[in-house]
Amino acid sequence: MDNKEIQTQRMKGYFIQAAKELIKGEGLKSVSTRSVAERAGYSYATLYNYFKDLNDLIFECVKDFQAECEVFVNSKTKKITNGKEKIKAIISAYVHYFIEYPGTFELFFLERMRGIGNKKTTSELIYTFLDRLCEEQWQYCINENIIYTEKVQKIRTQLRFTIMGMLLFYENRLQPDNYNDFATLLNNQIDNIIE
Amino acid sequence: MDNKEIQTQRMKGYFIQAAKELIKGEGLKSVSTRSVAERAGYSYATLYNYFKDLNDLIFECVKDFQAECEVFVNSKTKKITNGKEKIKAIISAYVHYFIEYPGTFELFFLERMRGIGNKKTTSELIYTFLDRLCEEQWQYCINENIIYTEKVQKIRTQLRFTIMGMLLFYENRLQPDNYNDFATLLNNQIDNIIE
DNA sequence: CAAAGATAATTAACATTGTTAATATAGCAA
DNA sequence: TTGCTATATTAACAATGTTAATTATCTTTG
Repeated sequence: MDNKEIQTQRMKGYFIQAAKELIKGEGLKSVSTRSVAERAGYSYATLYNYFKDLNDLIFECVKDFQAECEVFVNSKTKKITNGKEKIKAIISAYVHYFIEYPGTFELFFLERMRGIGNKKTTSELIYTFLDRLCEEQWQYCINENIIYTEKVQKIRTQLRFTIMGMLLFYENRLQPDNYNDFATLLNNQIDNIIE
Repeated sequence: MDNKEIQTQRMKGYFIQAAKELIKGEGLKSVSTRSVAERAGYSYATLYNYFKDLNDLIFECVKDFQAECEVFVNSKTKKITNGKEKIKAIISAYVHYFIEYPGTFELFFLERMRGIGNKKTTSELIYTFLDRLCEEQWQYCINENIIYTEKVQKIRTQLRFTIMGMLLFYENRLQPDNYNDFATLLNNQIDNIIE
């Protein structure tokens, strides 16, 4: 039964890997039972031996993408000195990950979560992701007396929603309608909130 | 040919009305060529004589819903005296419209706009909607020297994204996971931004 | 090792959807 | 009445999610 578990996880992994590639490459709309299964090297019905339904499979990708995004953010911000500037850089990298892979943006924020299985935990994972990426730096700011503890909480909440709103308008409604305007607006907003 | 135009508009109106009812009642997912046409009293193929595709029809509902939302907001805020408090009330009513009719939220912010027909103008209509609802009151605040002109612009931008982010997390990711928490968080955020 | 039983994978099938082509119908001009 | 044009409908197709029926594969045991 231990072997069984290993094999099951391996099989799930094949489908998840295939789904991730499709999401990053072609976007969420290209993910279907058939397309995933074909890429994984199995029949579309086999998928249902390992996942409740397609939605279930799709949301299993969230953790993987978060890990990937975290690596991306770290690689882009490693050299920056601790404090506000690093936080700004982290946020910037976070946003750019979703812009580079719009499919992950759709998955994280747009795709409807049907079913109540791990809905709660997954949505919480998404909700708190940016906060977690910055956690260490906020602690640094508090410890170094750069910002008051209470103010930090305010800023974090403010950031969570602002970044989300900007991303949504840019990715889904093309507002602002070009990348440069978006980037400068983003920097302005971050600066305004963090000061 | 004037008659022709009237008739065409009337036909489009039947389909639009049907789509609107479905969106408000059952949500966007329940809107299909078949369901709309049945409700309008025509065959599903007839729809294609009046709209490029289903997406086209769906986005023609945006203007109607905005008008409806504006009426809703006005009726809820008519009695409030001009100034900051009225702006807060307008925003609150705006948010509550989308919470009362989640289908309209999906349409305005989540639904993918395929095709480039009136994409730009429609997305701009959506992007600027909250701003337009508050326009008169911001003018009032400026004229009465309640807030500096430059600060108003900052606040409006900030509000646009924050409200959007909150709505997205609440409607799509159930964060916060109950209405009361959401409502108080919303008020906090609005107060923080407007002061 | 071979047969039986369990497990997993595949094919077939169904219902739903968006969309288009072929067909029918209605309105109207001559 | 008879054509012609505009409009509406039915038929059909391809893609999709999902389930049931059928095979293939693996495991266990005699």
